[in-house]
Amino acid sequence: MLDIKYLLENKDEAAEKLAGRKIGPALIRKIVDEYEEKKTTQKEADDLRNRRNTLSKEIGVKKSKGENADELMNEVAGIKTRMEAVEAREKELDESIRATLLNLPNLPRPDVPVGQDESANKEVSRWGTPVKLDFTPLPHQEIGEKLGIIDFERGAKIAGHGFILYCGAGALLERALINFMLDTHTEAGFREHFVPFLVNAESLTGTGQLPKFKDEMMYQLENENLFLNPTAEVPLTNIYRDEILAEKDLPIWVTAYAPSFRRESGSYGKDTKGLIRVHQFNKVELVKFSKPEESEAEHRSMLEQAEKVLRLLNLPYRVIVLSTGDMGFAASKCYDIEVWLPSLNGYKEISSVSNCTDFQARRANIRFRRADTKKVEFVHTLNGSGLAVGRTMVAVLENCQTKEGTVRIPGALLPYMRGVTEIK
RNA sequence: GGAGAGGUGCCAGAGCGGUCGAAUGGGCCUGACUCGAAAUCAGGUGUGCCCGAAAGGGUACCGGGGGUUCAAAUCCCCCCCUCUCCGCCA
Repeated sequence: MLDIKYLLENKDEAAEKLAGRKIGPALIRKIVDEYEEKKTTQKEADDLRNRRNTLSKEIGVKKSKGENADELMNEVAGIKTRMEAVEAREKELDESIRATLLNLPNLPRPDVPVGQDESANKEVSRWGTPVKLDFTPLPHQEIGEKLGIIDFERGAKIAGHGFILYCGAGALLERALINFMLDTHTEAGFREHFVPFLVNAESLTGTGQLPKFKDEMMYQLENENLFLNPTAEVPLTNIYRDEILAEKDLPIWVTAYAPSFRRESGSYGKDTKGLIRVHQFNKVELVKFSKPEESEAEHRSMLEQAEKVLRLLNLPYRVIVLSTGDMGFAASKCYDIEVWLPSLNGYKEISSVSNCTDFQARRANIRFRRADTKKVEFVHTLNGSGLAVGRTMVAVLENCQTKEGTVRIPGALLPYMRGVTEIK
């Protein structure tokens, strides 16, 4: 959620920044106008309430003395009639302003490339050299099926297309990746959590999935105010919803493994085969709560933390910074890490690391108190995949495949593989 | 799922129709005392919004929403959550 006062005081700048995020100036005008009306309406309502409260106290005094208070009560009755109308308008404006604010995306940081879509993204770095294979690499789904470690058909039988059944060494590898990632992050100082996999509407509003992305993104439970969590960013970020943290406790670094559930409606036809785009996938998530002045540095260090996983696995990747038009709703700046996939002869997104500044903190009401001034301020929240486990599986299968059709387990995973060094 | 109890400030806990943003105790902060500390004493200690240059003023908030009333933390209704007992279950 954006700061209404910022919009008010910087109309032109806000309009320009939001244009990069495909938001027209009309919406900003609307919200600013409504806010101006709200202020005068609130003033009038406050004055009316003040008069009523004063009179009510006088009535109380008179009655306690046994005096007649009919005249005062008549005046209050008159006030109440007007108050009803003014308060109704006040409420209407509040709700409309809030609804608009909840649907506005975060403002991009000044160093984010401006553009309408992914064509304006910029590569910032590369690591590793894609291996030159002396045979035609197979796509991961074929490797998985041939080795009998991924069963797409039975996954679909059990739950439907986009639900994956891992078997034997495949299941073991998935679990190894999760544990390896969690260990890597907790060693770096992230506190491990095990979170609820169902989340309520308040939590989803806090991180920004609601109200805007309800139908295309989320599975909702029937007759319940509960949703399958679309990313562990939601439960992790909401740990401190409606709380005031102490400055000395910041930054707070947390991590969790959780499955992510996504309806992906509207994306039919894209990445229909294999593990790339599915309805349930595992992810190890990183979340940070930081002071505003430290969030940029925290963002860079979070990116490095996610990169570390790929380096340890020896998987080549590149980092890109997303353009204003390609960033997620809550992000003010976002790096994507893309891993090398031989079957594509190119790079594919495996992690997204975002600085959400105070956007989520304002929605979720996560604040901290400055030690010196005692003032409360919104924290900055950051989140990043560290990494998407399913897509890491893809990268391992494809990059570590051999001419013989086997897969050699990367050294970093061996402690987690119960003696399996090669999947045959 | 059934029966009961309860959700009040940083914490504990009173208030159960008016003068209550809220007693009291603890914590914390400031000052006095002290070489320093402890103890003691005095004062202070919520958040949002609006007006204001500021000082300050107004308003709202006692789990959430609605209602009754001149007036609601207090009464009524709905919802959420916690605890105890029973049932069920990993």
